[in-house]
Amino acid sequence: MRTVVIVAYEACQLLDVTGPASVFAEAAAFADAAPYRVLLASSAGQFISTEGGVALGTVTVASLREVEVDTLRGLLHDVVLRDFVLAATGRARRIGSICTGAFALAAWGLLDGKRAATHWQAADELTLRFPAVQVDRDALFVEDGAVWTSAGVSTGIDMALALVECDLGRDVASAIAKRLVLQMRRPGHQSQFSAMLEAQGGAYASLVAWISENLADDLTLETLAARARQSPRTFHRRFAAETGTTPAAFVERLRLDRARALLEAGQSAKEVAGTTGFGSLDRLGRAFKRVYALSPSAYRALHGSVSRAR
DNA sequence: GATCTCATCCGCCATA
DNA sequence: ACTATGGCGGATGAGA
Repeated sequence: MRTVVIVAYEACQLLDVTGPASVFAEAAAFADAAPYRVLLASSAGQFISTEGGVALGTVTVASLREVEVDTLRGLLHDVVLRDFVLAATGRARRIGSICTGAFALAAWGLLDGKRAATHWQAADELTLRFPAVQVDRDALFVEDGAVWTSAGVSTGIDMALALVECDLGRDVASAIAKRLVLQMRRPGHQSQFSAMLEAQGGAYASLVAWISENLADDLTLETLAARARQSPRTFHRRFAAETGTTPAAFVERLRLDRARALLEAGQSAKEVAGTTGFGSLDRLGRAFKRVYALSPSAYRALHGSVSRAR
């Protein structure tokens, strides 16, 4: 049995803790012996309250000194935690952070020279404060050696699933995702782009949702403007002001995002070209190479059927 | 690889 | 006078 320690702190995000915890707990339903023991810990122990007001019971990190720690998931901010984490990293097989937990790992030097993910709202600050960290601002989660970092909230679940996949295989991870009623598992390098837009809300939120559900349709500037009941010129201007991207560039990015996910799921490049609205293999290939510097089929060979980041 | 064609972007400006 | 709108057309770059 492997022990997973999730370190929480006062006023942390409830889902950041419970999402990954549920993933590890569910693994018991699909393996012969319970594969994980999940421990919630904090520097002081006892109850800590989360942002939503729900309290979590935790043990003190001090009580874990003797425990064989396999995986350490951190959400951290104080000296007791720092000492614990630094002492534990040598022993643990891997360590991870969720959301802005990456700041703690970075501050303690665990991310120096490594690639890392954090919440998109915090990406700039992380780069600024810790230049030695290579921030991947688009990734949902990133694995670099023994260190895993994720963008936060729901992506913590995606990362936990990837960890389970490493340990117990793809089938178990998929079964857990199904049981948790996750629509689809998201690989680490899928961008936070759509999540970001949803979070932003804004005047074009519903249009954006429609676009992402109808990527194969005709999505020219003219069509979108008509759908938004605005003249092409006004639509272009307002959309750019609102989202920071022009309509065509936005659509392409969404299509490439989807293409990437489908290629990872094992779909053929030709199929992907159809379902993502590129139409021809040629067009998909050009756009794909322009942005990712890699042909779709080469990308599929590299990342297909593997849900880990690069 | 060269060349044509077309969509997009965006500054400009008349207009509501 | 000030602002938002929307048509026009040139530059750009992608697709054919």
